[in-house]
Amino acid sequence: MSKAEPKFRRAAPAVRREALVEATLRCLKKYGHEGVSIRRISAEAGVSIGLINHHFPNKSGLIAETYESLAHSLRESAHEQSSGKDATPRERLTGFFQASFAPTLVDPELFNVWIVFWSMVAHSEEIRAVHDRTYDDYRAVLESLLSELARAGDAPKFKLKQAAIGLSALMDGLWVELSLSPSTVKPTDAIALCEDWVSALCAGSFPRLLK
Amino acid sequence: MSKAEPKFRRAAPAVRREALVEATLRCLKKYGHEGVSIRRISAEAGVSIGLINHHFPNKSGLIAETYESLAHSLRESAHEQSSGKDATPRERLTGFFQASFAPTLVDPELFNVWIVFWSMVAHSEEIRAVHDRTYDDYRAVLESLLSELARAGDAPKFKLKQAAIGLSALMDGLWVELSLSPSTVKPTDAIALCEDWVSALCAGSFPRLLK
DNA sequence: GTTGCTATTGTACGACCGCTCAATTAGGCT
DNA sequence: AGCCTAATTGAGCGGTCGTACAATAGCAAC
Repeated sequence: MSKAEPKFRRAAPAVRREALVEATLRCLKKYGHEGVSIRRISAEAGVSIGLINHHFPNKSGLIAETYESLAHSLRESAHEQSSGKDATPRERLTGFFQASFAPTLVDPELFNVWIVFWSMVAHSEEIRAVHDRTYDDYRAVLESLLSELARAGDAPKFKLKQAAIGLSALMDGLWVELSLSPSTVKPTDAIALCEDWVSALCAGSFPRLLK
Repeated sequence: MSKAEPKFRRAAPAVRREALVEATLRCLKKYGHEGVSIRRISAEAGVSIGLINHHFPNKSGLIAETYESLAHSLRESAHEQSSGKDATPRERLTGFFQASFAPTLVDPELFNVWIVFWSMVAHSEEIRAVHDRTYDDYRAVLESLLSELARAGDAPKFKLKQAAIGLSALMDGLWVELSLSPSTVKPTDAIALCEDWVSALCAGSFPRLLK
């Protein structure tokens, strides 16, 4: 007999943690709420039941880190699509809309993941903290894009924060409808509605948003 | 000894079913996902564990009926706020917005209930059916309000269905943000953003929505 | 080759889950 | 007053859950 395969391989904590986070994400996509169990995630990651509680304080800790990780990577991907070097502010917004409603992001599986996070905001302090930070960052990206628009003189002066709230709400709502009723709402509709919203902003047609 | 108190009271099936639906709603509000268990709902309703499966085929049947019931009562209350007899179409919409963002409806507890429903759409056929019907009805109310606007000559001709999708997305998104980040977004902001959206529609400032 | 550290395993525990079903009993009807 | 229907009960079944923890073993340092 040659030397046997080791029963398991050790990994640096950081590496293992990331692997567990990725397994958690896959489980959330596949099963939604029902899939978020220590047993399922361990199986998905190919490790034993006990390992999760070695690397994370408890289940919500793992979920919170997964939330953070997903939010970060989504923000990255949408942000880089809206940062063409020699693009006008308007074009950047268009890039942002197209990235946000691309098939990879309107994936209904991804919606179910988000729903799990949202449902935990009210009941877990850690998740709420991640949500608050994440949402602030998201709105900051929008504020930045919209402020360029104003600075370039494409739009009359408007209340920046309110506008960002409105646009992010419109996008969120469209994303929800796309995910829940894909047969009624199409990504191109969503993009058109966002573009129109920006057009109206540029035209100064939102009276309560002007200042 | 005088005659003993009966151990339980019988009720007509319809009455009992409604009581169970109401207990389910209370549990959903209090505990969200974690609270939706046969045991908790029975306790909340003051009946035994077995009774739910006597009146409902299974757990999702009960949840689906709760969804239907809540959606119906919300639609009723928002609809009656927007049907002033001698109100202009614009005033009806204002009433609709104010009713939709009144404190009773932006209650974070109510959001958690809705989140549970949404999370089940992907995994339960019955829930999906209720969702589809409910969402169609909701959009139909908006379409009706918007079409009055066009008929009254307050707005140029526009794609009715697309407009309803856009407005409902904006309202949904604002409702989500109000529920998840109540410190950042206020009901008055939400109402103002909806009013502005209608203003822009009337001004013909949504180019892709015109026809 | 041996040692030491610790990542990893897997059993065990107590709790709760949805659902079934035989036994019980409330309450209207005759 | 007695009967009958069916609303109601609650123990029980086979599962899954999160977490604790003692035992194991990979692997780097010496």
